[in-house]
Amino acid sequence: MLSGDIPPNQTIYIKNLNDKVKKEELRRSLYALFSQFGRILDVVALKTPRLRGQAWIAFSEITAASNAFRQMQNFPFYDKPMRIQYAKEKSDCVAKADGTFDKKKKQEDKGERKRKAEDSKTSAQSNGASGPHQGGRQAPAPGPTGEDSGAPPNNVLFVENLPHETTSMMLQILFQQYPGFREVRMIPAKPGIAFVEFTDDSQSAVAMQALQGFKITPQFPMSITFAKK
DNA sequence: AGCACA
Repeated sequence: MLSGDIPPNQTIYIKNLNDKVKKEELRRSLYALFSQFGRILDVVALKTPRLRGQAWIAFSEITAASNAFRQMQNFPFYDKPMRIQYAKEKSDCVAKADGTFDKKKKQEDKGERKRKAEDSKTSAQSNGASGPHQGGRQAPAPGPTGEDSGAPPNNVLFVENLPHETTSMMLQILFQQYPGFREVRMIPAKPGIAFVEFTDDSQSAVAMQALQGFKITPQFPMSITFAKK
């Protein structure tokens, strides 16, 4: 492979990330974008001088990691193409799952690192106990007819039940994966909702279908309908 | 460019 000789790993390493994005937003956006490939065990992103602009995403399956590796290579993310490789080491979260986690060894490694000031900002996330879980697309319960409620097709989608910290960039990253994407509009005075415009109604319908119930955070499955005219 | 998880 052209990947630089790093063997496949269930964790991918991403570099060339836009380091102006705040850590929490970055983690959420990565989570949102990558959970389409499989279950994500953890997203690690630090803002220390050595580690800014990089992130690790640990999947529960290697196949998920390799699909993500191939499909998202050079994906434009906050205006910069992502550079994806496999991680060199096994993530702690998978070692813990393995039972191969060796705390001692970690301590030694730490000791050898330069005693430099590490960032003391919020390193934990506001989600659950240990990293994001169960996000991504959940099978939307289809209605009895398999159709969505009420509103007639429209090239504009109405998205609700979003976590308040959702940004239009996060939604753009999600929706621009689908053909015909035009723009996201949010209203600052009305957090939790957004309008997403596509070129035509069939394209908006595809995106709606694909992202219905998508969770940017575990507590908030997004609900998508056609916007009223 | 840069491979961590405290």
